[in-house]
Amino acid sequence: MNSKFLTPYNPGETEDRIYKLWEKSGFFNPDNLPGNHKKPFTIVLPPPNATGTLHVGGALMTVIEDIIIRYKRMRGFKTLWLPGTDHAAIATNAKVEKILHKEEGKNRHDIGREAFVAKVENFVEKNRGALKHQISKMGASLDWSREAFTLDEKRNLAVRTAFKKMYDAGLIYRGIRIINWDPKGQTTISDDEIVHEERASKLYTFKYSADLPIAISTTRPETKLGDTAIAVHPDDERYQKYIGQTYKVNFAGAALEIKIVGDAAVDMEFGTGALGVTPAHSQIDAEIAARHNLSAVQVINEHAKISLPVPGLEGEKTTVAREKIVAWLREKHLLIKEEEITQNIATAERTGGIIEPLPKLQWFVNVSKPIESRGNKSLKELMYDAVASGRIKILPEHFEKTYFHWINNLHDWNISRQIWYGHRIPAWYKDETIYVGTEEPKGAGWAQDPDTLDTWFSSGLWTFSSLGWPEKTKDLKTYHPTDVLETGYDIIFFWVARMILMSEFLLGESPFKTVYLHGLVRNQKGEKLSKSLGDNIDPLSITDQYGTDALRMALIVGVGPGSDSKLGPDKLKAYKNFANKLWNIARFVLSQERGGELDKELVNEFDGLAKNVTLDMENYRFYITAEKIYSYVWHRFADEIIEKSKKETRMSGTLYYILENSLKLLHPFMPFITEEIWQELDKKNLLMIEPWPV
RNA sequence: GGGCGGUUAGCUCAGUUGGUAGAGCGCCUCAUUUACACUGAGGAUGCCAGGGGUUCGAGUCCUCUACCGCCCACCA
Repeated sequence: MNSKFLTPYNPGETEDRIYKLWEKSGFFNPDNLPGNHKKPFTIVLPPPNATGTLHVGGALMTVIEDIIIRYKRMRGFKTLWLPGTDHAAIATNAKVEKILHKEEGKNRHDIGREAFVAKVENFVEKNRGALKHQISKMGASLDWSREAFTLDEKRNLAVRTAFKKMYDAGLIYRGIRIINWDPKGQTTISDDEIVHEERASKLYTFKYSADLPIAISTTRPETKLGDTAIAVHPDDERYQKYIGQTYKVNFAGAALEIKIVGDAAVDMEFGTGALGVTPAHSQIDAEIAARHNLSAVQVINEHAKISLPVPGLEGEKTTVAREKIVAWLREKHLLIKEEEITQNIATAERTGGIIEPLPKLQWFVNVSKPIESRGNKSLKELMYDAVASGRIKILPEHFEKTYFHWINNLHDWNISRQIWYGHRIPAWYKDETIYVGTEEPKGAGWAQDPDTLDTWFSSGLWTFSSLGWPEKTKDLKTYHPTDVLETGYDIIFFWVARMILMSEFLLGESPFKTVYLHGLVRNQKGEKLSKSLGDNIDPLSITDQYGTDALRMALIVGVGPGSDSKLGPDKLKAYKNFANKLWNIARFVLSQERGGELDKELVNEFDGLAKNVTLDMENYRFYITAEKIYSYVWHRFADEIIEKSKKETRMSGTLYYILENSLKLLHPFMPFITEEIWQELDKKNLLMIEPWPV
C-alpha cells in the first residue's frame, strides 16, 4: 500500500495530478474513447460570460453537467461535453466602458470604435483563460479541443448565415417601432432585459386646457406634449358625446390637436376613464393610434430630454420638464388631483437606466409570421410545440407552465443594439437599397449597418454553431440534437427559448431533449450571492479549504432541480469528512489481502443499491443518489460491514467488491478521490471509463 | 393585475406511484486511540401551516384560507 494512505486525504496534492492524468488519457474527447463507446451523448456547456470569473452558480452548473457526463461515459456512451465562453455583448461592453471611464476618464466615443473593440477583446482574452482554469479545477471532463467562443470566426459565420436565412424567410425585418431605449447605455434592449422596480410616484389628473372638457390622468405629464388624442371607452356614457370631435389646445406652450376616439382598450374604472394618447412614447398608445390613424409626435430624445421645440422646455431633462409642466397646470388651474402612488418602473438590467419608450428604426424577429417551410407555423408556435409535444422535457416540470406563459405573451424580438462589441448586423445600405448577406456586397458605396446583434442571437445558435454549423460537419451530424441542456432557471427565456427558436427554424429539429434547470446558490443566511455584497465566493477558495469533491457533494446533495440552495461551512465540512472516511475505508481494505468467497447476501444488497442508484441517475435525481451512496458507504459499509469483518475471517474479497463498486457509483460525484483510490487498486485503467456496475 | 413555487425535528432540507414520519448539522449520554477523533454506540425532539373533502388508509390526491418567496406585466 502506498504510504500516502497513512495520512489523511489531501485534495490539494491529489486533484491537479489526477486531472492531468485524465487529460493525458484523451478521454475527455469522445474521439479517443474505446470503440465500445458508440452511442453519442452530448451536452453543451452554457458558455459563461467572458466578463468575469466563475461564481458559485457557475460551479454548480459545471458539477451537475460533469456528473451527468461522467455517468454516461461509464455507461458506455460516446460522451461529448463541449466548452465555450460567451462574449456577452452588452454586459462586456458596459464593463469595459466602466473601466475606461475609471482609468482614463473617457467614454467609448472618445477613443473610437476600432480602439474600443480592441480593448474589449483584450479584456475578454484575459478572462477566458481564468475561466478555463476555474472550470478545470471543478473536475470538469470537458473536451477542451472543441472549445468555442460565441464571437469567433466560425460562430460569426453562423450568425451571418442565420440572419440571412431568417431575413430571406421574412422572419427578420427592419422597421420603426416603439422600442425600449436605455438612455444610460445608449442602446435599445429587448423586453427580457428589462427589470421592473417599484418606486414612489405621483399620478396627476388634469385638463389639457380650459376649453377641453375631458380630464385625464398620467404619471408623466411631460410626454403629454406629444398627445394627439384622448381615448375613452366606446360604452362610456360620460364621454360618448365627444367621440369624433377634435380640439385645438395650447398645452404648456405646445400646440396640440386632440381627437377624441373610442377604444375598447380603455379601462373606464381607472382615473377619469379617459386616456391621453401619446403614440410616440407608449406601446399601448401606439397601438391605439394605429387603430385610429393618429399621427405620432416625438417629444423625448435619446438622452431623455425634451426634443420638441417648446420654449422653456426644449432640451430639459424629462424630470425637470415634468415639474415645469405641473407648475404650469397649477398656475392655469387645470390640475385637478395629485396622488401618491407606487409604480413599477422599467429599468435596464445592465445599466439601471430608466427605460424610455421611443420610436426607432430597428431590426426585429417576427415571432408570429406563419412559416411556409414549417407547416405555416410561426416561431412562437414552433417554440410552443417543441415542449408541448414532449419532444423537449423540462425539469422540474412546473417550469413548462412558465415557459408556455412566456410564449403566449411574446412580442417581436428587437435584436439590434447600438453598442460596438458584438456581431455586426450583416446588412449594407446604399441610397435606398438594403442588402442582407453573409458577405459584404460587391461594388462601391455600400455602408454596413453600424449596429450589433443582441448577444442572445448568437447564443441561441450555440447547440449547433459550436458543432460547426453552417458547415455540414461530422460533429453536427453525430452530436446534434444534443441530449441535455443544463442551466439556471433564470435564463429560461433569454436562452433556452431562443435556442429552441433558432434550432427549430434553422435545422428543423429541437436543440436538446431534456432541459434540467438548477436554482440559485445562496449563502448560509439565504441571501442571494452578489458581487456588490462582496460575498461572491470564489469556488477556488472553497476548493482550497475543503477539496473539490467536498464542494461538489455540498452543491448537489439535497438540492433538487429548480430549487435554490444554501451553501455554508457546515455542509462543506460534512463532505470533507466523508472524503476522509472513504480514504480510511480504502486504507483498511487495502491493508488486507484479497481473499475468501463473496458473501452473497452482502453482494446482493450492494447490487440492489446500485440498481436503485442507477434508476435515480436516469431520472436526474442526483440530489437523492449522492445521499444514498453516502449513507451506504459510511453507515452500512464502514460502520457495520467492515466492523463485522474484523470479527470474521475470509471477508476481504467481499470488502474489495464493495469498495470497488462503491468507487464507481461515487465517481461522478467525487471524481478525484475515487480515481486516486482506484489507481491504487488497479494500476492500469482509469476509473473514469470503467463500466458502470449494473 | 396574471402566473409559479414553498410552509415537514432547534437549523438546512429529503420524502419517486397514497400504506404506522427521514437525513445532515446541532443537542444529551457513553466509549478513549481504534482503518478513521475529519471516530464509534445509544438517545431526545414533529397536531407534516390551518380548515374542509376523497379513501379502509393522506405529508403525499382534490378544495378553500393564511403567510413567505419568485417570475411575468404597455392601468395610463
